[in-house]
Amino acid sequence: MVMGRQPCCDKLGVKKGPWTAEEDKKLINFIFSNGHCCWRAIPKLAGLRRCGKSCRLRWTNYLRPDLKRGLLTEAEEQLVIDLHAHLGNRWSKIAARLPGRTDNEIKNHWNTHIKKRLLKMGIDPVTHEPIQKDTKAEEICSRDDGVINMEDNSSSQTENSSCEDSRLLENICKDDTLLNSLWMDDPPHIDGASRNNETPDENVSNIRLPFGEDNCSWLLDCQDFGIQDFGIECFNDVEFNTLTTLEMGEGKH
DNA sequence: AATAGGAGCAACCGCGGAAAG
DNA sequence: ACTTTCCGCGGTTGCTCCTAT
Repeated sequence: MVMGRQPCCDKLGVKKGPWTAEEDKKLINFIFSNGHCCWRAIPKLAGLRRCGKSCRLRWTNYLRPDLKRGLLTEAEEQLVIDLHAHLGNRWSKIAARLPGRTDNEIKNHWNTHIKKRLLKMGIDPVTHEPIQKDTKAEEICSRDDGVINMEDNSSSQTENSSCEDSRLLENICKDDTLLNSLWMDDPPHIDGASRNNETPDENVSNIRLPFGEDNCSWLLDCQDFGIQDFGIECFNDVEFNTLTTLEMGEGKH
């Protein structure tokens, strides 16, 4: 008798690299029908030559119906910065405060955008303290003005769309109770609606997703979904759109 | 027009904690 | 109580696209 759980997925014949539209379709089909109770079993059952881990990653980071995608708004960026100041590199915790955003997405955005911007502003992205003059970072900042301009421009482009979010963020900051709860181990969820002081049930149904033009159209049908709960029954209404979109070859891979 | 370098992002890797047996 | 595996997380890699030369 073998101790512990059953053997892990065999690494032999497991495919790596970018996912194809066909693979996406298989995974979505399976999860629509069966949910994702056991990632290890999914590849075999769904007819995928992938590791269960890879399936989970693909689902959580790309295929989940509630994902926003697109650039983070200014308000979201500011929230990430504030959360990072208190939580550090705990991306999953940070992502939990931004509905529709994944830890991977936030991590990438931090490393490629926010970190640089903080450096330009003379703020240490690790400590969130002002950088002392004559430090290396300061020298780098003063030399590279081009990037500042680019980021300033991109900021102005999202100004209108994030205006409402900014007000919501202000409300969070004003609310000491809410803010304090953010830093606790298991605080109440902060999402788009709770910033409006709505009830949790309303939160779920009123989340507005500012989709960009490259977002999947089928995601629009998922705005009414609960963020945490992906019961199988939830997918019935969107399955058609999802598969249609995939068949149109929207998948990048 | 060609190409080198940089930026952005999807995906993989390895680790630690939790859970199953 | 212990071993083995799963799951989730954070760090890292590598591919693709864009831009400057």
